[in-house]
Amino acid sequence: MSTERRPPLDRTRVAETALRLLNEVGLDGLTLRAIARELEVKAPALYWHFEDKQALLDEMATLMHRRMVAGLGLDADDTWQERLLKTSRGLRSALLGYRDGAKVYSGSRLTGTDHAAGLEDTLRLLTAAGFTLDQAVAAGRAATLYTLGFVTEEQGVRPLPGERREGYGIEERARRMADHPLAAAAGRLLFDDFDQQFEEGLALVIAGIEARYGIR
Amino acid sequence: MSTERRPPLDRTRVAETALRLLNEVGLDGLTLRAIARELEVKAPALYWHFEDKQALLDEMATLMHRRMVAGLGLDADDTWQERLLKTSRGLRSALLGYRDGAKVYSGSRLTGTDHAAGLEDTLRLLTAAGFTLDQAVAAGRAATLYTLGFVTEEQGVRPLPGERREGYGIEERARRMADHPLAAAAGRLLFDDFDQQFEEGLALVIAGIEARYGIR
DNA sequence: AGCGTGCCCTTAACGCTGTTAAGGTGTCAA
DNA sequence: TTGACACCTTAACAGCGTTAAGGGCACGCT
Repeated sequence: MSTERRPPLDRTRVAETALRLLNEVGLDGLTLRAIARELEVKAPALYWHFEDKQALLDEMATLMHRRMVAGLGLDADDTWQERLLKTSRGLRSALLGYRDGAKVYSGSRLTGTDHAAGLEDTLRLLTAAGFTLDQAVAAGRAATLYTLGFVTEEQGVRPLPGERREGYGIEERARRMADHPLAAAAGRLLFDDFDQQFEEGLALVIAGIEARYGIR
Repeated sequence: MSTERRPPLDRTRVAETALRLLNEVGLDGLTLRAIARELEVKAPALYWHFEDKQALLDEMATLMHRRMVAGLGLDADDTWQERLLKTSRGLRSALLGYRDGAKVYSGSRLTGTDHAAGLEDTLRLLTAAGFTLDQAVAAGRAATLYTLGFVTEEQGVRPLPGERREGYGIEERARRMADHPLAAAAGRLLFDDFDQQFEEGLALVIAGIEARYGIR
């Protein structure tokens, strides 16, 4: 019998542990019992701190967001292009940092309001650069949602950087596509070299903002 | 005791029924038992037709895709802009046609190879318009993934067109954002008028393709 | 010193889930 | 008539999120 006293849990510690566990077991394996075990506690204890499992997932997403913002290296003197590149790349890195990160993130709502500060800052920077508020919102949103969509698909193919999900053998796919030469060739691009493909798409979005709003 | 003979199930009929049920109960409520009940069958019967539940979800996604392609009204004389607009809008409509449509679709892999024909066709059209294959893939991908990201978020706020999820009261959000005037104003754009916001982002992507690849 | 109050957690249990094992029934071919 | 195969049922399992009820400990109040 260990007489060591464990300090009481709190929402942040639970969410941190859950995020660590997420990388080991994936979203399907992330059960309340497993999280509780990791915290040396029984599953119902989590209900003291969270209304339900979704609330815990929300807290995890919020923590992901907070870590992302911290690692962003934002600068008030960023050009608007730099700012959108930083936030988009930062979002992708943050999501890729966790198995099923995009699913967790896009299935949750951020708690609290502290993420609004970052949004405010970027909107201020964009409007100062000459965008109307509507344009700034549309620009940021397009970049963000492209990123979210990209990583969602990326993690469907590649759960964690370096790993690879079965059924995505490029060779075997190419064979099935024998009647569709362009689609077959596209597969090589679609399922490999994600970094470069992401950058290319992001460049398209930013070029579109420049062109459509006429702001360089 | 009804002596009516029910014709045997097949994968397509099961997937059709599951898609219909999806709109009534949502992804969480879409259990194998509920699907089986709808088909006047017991749950384990589904395992004769599908290896597991994911395989059924894959078939549902494939069916969604097939219906989307059918409703697209593609034309071999489309300009590349028209083609990308049609496929993106069509994808959004198809996903919005089902509750949690984006989640189901992006969590699945299409079965078979018949979707490759549509991809082949669009790639052919784009390359004929002057794009390299790499450019065509990047362009189509950016449009598709932006759309997927957009609808994923849209359905988080608005499960089915017309409905609205709780916790997204625009007024209440604006109040919490009192310290962040730009972010507060952005909320009105972010959580309303999805049609117009989608179109604006899509226009950005297409403008980016024109600008970066120099093809009008 | 004793008592109550509120925080934090446990034990036990519920209904439900996806899934498997084993077996039954009907149809069609040999 | 027999055998094989397609298709489905009944029964059961482990595990899930979640709830109800209560136990122990620390604290402030009298």
